[in-house]
Amino acid sequence: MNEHSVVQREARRAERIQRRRRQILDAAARLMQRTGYHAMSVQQLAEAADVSVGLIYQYFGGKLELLEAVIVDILRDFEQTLPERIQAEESPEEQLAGAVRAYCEIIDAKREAAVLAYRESATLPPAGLARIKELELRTVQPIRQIVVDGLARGSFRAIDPELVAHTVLMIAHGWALKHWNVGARMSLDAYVRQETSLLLHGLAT
Amino acid sequence: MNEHSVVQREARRAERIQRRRRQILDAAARLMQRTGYHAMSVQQLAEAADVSVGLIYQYFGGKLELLEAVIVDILRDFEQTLPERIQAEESPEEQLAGAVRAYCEIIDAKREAAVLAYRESATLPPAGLARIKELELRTVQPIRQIVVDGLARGSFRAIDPELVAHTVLMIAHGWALKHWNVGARMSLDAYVRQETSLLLHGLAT
Amino acid sequence: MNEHSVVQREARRAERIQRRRRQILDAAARLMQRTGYHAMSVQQLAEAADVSVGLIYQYFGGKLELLEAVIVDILRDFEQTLPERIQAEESPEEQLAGAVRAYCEIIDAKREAAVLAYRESATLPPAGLARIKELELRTVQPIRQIVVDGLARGSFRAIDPELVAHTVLMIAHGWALKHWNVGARMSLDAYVRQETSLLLHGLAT
Amino acid sequence: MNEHSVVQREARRAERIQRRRRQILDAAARLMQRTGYHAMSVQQLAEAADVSVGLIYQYFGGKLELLEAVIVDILRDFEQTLPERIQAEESPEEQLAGAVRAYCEIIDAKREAAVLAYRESATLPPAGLARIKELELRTVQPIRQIVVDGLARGSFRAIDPELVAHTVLMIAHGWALKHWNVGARMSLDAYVRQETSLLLHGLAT
DNA sequence: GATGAATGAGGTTTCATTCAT
DNA sequence: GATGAATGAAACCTCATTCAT
Repeated sequence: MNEHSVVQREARRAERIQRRRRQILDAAARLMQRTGYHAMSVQQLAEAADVSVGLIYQYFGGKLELLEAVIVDILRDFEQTLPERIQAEESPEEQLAGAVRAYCEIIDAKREAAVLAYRESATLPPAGLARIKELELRTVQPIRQIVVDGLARGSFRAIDPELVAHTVLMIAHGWALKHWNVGARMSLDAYVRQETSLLLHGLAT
Repeated sequence: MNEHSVVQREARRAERIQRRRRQILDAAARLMQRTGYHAMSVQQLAEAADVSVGLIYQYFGGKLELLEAVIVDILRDFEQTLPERIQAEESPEEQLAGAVRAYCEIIDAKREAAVLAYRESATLPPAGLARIKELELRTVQPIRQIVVDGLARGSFRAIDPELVAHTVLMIAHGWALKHWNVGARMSLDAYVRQETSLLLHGLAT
Repeated sequence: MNEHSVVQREARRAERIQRRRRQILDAAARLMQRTGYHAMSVQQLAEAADVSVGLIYQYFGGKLELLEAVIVDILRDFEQTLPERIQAEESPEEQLAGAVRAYCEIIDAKREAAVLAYRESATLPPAGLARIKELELRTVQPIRQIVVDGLARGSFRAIDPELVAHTVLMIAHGWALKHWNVGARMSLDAYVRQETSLLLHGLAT
Repeated sequence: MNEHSVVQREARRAERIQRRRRQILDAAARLMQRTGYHAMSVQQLAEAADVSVGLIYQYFGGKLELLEAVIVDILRDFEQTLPERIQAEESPEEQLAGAVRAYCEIIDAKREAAVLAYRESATLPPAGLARIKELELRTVQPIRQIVVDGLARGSFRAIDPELVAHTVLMIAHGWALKHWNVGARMSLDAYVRQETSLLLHGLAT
């Protein structure tokens, strides 16, 4: 038995599994964003993903597990993209302003996905919901850290960093959740500038 | 035929219809808040409301119409309760602080209902969704007005009143949407005080 | 409110439920006997019973529950018919001979049903299986009693009545289980006469 | 081309085929006895037999053919083991007693298998069922022969040998079919002794 | 010779809605 | 005005079988 080829075959297998999961996951996200979790039938998904119904059940335990995978996929993307856009060398104010902009832009790029996470999280079983919450907490950690650092350097007046992190979260999510209203009244840039101004003035010593 | 009694009979009929609708609506709101729209079956609702399945269809056109009625009922309550708690004689700052507190307290009292409106609005057909949006816009009008007045009186620095109204809305809704996090870290009073402080500093000239 | 009519309505309701259950049960027994439990689809059953699929689920919890009901129905019939045919005034030998004949004739009349109970009992969940076993034990009690009485009166030589009851059971069931063989070689009457002769000689003092 | 090696290769091939069939058959028998034919999936079987799903279809035509092979395997074992334990030099009574004991012990050693044959035979297509029946007839031939010989030697009173063979069969099968009852009340030895006593007294001149 | 990914028909079950009473 | 038995379309999911590798 050739050990090299076994390793190689395993690698190919893992890669094929990833490709299939991605294929299904992307179609599922698309459908769910358009019509919601309940309105998407597995039959429909199979057609949209161009696979058979049975195959979906080989890669995911069931429809609910699929929902969880979709939401986790979305939130993981947010969690990974946000830190990349925070620059260490800047002042706390600049960092916070940058984080608000980054978060809003990230959300704006996947508005429907962000809204989906809101709509359907409650559909998940407790274990899945817990994972989602954990993921969201991790996502806003960098923002919380900026505030903690800013407080230490005396850049901000005394305030609970947790609350600021929550507020920034709601600024970003608010853009997605109320896009039908604010999105119709102003550009993303205007939104970010004004919310940032409000927040930084609010935090100023 | 006695005209008086006809009127009287009509009144009684209208009242009975109202009572029945209320009976069904309350049970529906309770069930939907607990399990979501899709997980609630009409059979279940009939049992919870202590009426027959058929009767539900005499008072509501179908399950979707029932969902709309529930959400409208919730939002109408918000819309009507908020203005009652804004005092005309106060300063704009005091008015805004009061409005934030009032809105948060109102939402807190019906947290599950507020979350339901988020979860299930997208399930509605476009016409229903439009009514919901219109209702929410009306709800935040008083807040927008406070800002407009405050700007006129020079109490606040130049800022889009619409954006402030949106921000206050997200402060209140954020308490419900992220209650699993902020609700676990602080009291409603602490939340309101800190968010108000942040907002008023942010608006201060 | 008329109490009389309420009672009457309840009675009619109970009667209608019984009729429906019977209608479904009979069709299910027919199909299962022909093709077995697994080969019978609920769709098929609905057609055979001339009801909708949904209605089956209003009267029975599921397909398995239906299987249990069918088997219980069969065994209950055996349990109730057998005692009717045992005459108290006869001698123990005559009673036993009569019981063997009666049991074989009862089984012969519902051979397919008896075989079904064998085939599909193991498909039942433990609780259902336990009920089936209990029912069968009750069925052979009269036979065991005949032996106990015969022993007391010195009609039979010393032998475990339980074993005799089991043996009689296997004589009767054997007619159904191996009907493809014994049924092809002899009449029911010949079978009963010979098995009875063998048994009574075996028990003789 | 070397003829010797061709023969040798053929032999090795046949042996490998036998080994594979056995490997699959044993796993199938185990699974079917535990859960029944329908509850066993081919995927499950592949895992239990430690082969791929595809291989099963190279050695057996399908799931039904596999069932037939399992049952035939069981019955063939009975058919072959029983004659080995009948001693020619004994008296007909001793031979019959020995045969009852042998049959019961053989069945007892593979009780689950014996029950499986009952449960699932009807699942087979007519051709398979016929083979099963033929096999069972062959199995009880030795017993029938003992009775024929005993009748010729005047050891037994006039009785249909076919019926006696059937009765012995039911004694042995009865131990497996009703093991939940008789197995709980007495040992195999006690069962055999009593049934034998009953039978021999019944046959005595 | 052996694998296991892929298929899709067919299974059981639920539930919004209707309508005769 | 009120009931709830009845319907049946449509959902999710399983699994025997195939076939490219």
